[in-house]
Amino acid sequence: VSTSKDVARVAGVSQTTVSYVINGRSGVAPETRRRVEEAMAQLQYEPNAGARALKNQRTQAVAVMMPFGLTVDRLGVLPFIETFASRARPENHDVLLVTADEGPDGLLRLSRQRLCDAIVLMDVVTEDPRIPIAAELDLPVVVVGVPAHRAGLPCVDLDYELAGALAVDELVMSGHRRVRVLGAPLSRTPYEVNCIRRVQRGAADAAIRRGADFGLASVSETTSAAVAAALDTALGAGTSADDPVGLVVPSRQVLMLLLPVLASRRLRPGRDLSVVAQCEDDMAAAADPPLSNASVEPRAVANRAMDLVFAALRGDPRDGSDLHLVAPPASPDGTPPS
Amino acid sequence: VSTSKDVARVAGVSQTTVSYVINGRSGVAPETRRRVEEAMAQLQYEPNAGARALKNQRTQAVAVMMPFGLTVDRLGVLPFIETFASRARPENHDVLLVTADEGPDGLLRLSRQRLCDAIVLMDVVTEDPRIPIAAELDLPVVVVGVPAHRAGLPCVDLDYELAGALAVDELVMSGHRRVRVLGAPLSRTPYEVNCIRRVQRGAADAAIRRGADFGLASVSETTSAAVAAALDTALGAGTSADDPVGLVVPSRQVLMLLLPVLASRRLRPGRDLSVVAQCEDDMAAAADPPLSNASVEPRAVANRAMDLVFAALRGDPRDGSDLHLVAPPASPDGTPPS
DNA sequence: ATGAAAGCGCTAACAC
DNA sequence: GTGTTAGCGCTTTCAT
Repeated sequence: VSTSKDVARVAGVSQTTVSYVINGRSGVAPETRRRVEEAMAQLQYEPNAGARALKNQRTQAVAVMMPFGLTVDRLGVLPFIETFASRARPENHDVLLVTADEGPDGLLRLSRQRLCDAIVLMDVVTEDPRIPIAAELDLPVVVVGVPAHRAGLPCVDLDYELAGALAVDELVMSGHRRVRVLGAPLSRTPYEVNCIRRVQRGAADAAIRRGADFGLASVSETTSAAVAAALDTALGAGTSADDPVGLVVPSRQVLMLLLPVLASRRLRPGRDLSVVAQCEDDMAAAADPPLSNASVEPRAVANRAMDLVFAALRGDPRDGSDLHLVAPPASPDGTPPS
Repeated sequence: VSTSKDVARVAGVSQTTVSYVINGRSGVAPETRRRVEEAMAQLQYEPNAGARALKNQRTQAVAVMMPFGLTVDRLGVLPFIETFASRARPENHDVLLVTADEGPDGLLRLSRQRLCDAIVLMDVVTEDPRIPIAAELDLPVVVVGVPAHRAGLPCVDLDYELAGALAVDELVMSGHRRVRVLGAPLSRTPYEVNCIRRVQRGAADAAIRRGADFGLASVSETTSAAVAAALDTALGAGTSADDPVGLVVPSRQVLMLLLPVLASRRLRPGRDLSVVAQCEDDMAAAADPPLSNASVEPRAVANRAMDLVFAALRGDPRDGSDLHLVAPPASPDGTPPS
């Protein structure tokens, strides 16, 4: 690989001029610029990232700290990563991936070793030990999730309450008098609980507001039997085309188990009862027949997070609130969000 | 943040000595070492990554190039990333994530900007434009997947043929005379096709070897109806506890649709017919009842890939073959692999 | 418009 | 044992 010194030699100029050309500074004679560009192309020159980072105090990297072990939501994580990666490149940044296992120390490492210019903290739980540390760093940190104490950090998350409300709205509008939420097992995932609980609250409020009959059926564990039992509870007096029950299913896991259970009972979603899933659109579309979906679209959240990252890197002043709840898209039939 | 110069000043020594202490070189007086360590702790010093990279010509980063858009297999990717990240840290490396959208140019960028010490190429398709470029880089590259031409690059993948064979073995051993593979729609994912085809070949060979009746039922598209149709083809004369059909389902997508279809037909996997899935163990276990599973465990493959990466970085000589097919674990009932 | 030179933070000969 | 010094590849004053 070649250096800017090589380019300078080949172009018959000094390193300074090469640097000027690279960084697009004005005041380089067109002819000189041409020679330099030619030399760069010929030598396949690209500036050394380490040297640049050293000189500029900018690594051009955004670190993303991901929870791997704990998260229930294995499906939801990928669109995040994808969005981070593809948002970073156009802004001339790369993505450094670290696991949440590194914990608070990992954050300090990122900062002290100057490995990145900013950090995205994924899947923050209600009480998260990383928050206080993150707040002290001299790097911009953006949090995905809603911790109990935000410590002044900008937090982004889906507006789960609104999502729950939208789901209920959709059901009520389409003639359902009874609305049930199928809760997920609380198990050992504080984050998932956090957001499922938020969905439930939003759904419950909306149901009351709309005067619908509301109920919450908890799934005790992630088995078919438990889901079937919860379904029994939810359906209660039964469900039919005349008086269908509307089901809100805010957990992918539960949804995957629910579908076969419904099939074996000859209950067709969309006919005998309605199911509003809460998952990425493409998953809902993949089900057959496609489910109604109160979108939990991670891409929107991830994009918002990256907006904040680059705003911070640009030095934009942060706006007041710092709690960014991304509204889920309107439901397919056009129920407007709120 | 503080520099090694600061540490030197506080400890009353030269930068050299600080460097010696950091890098654990011998020949530092115990008392001096103590003073330096104390100063480092006090200043919360950690060496600047950029400067180190510049000096050492080592970035301590492994780049992973991920396919995001194309891959069908959204679930399978995460365990890979997770494994990469957690394998890298103990060896003092970080993971740089880039998307396959960057293509061959992205590889050149990684190499020329000296952004990483090694590259892992994920989800390589049969004819992959990145391969010839990757082969020319002066960085170790490890390929996950089996391209048509390996160009001398070490390639790692699951031994899908063996996986297919194991699935059939399991079915035959447990008394199935008829074995069917439910193929996935070929659609627009060359990689997925590549590996599903390999499963089919392995399964077919094994069936012939074992004298079982073998058939392949292709699913034309990812809909319930198409899966149901394929199931009809597969079952043919029907299936029963006396003469059950054994189904091999090498695609997660198809599996997800198949389960509700079976349920609506009152066909219980494990009773009326057997289903051997081909997916991660945890997904098979999540189904109810748990499916037999000819494991497609990405973690093993990812680990092998990282073994190769670090072997290369250590300068270990590569062993001959360079095609590393990871044997799937023996099936639950203990059928030995091969 | 271009070049000479210093320095970002670290390491490694080479002196002593 | 420890310090002096040069240099990794880049940017950027400051001269010219």
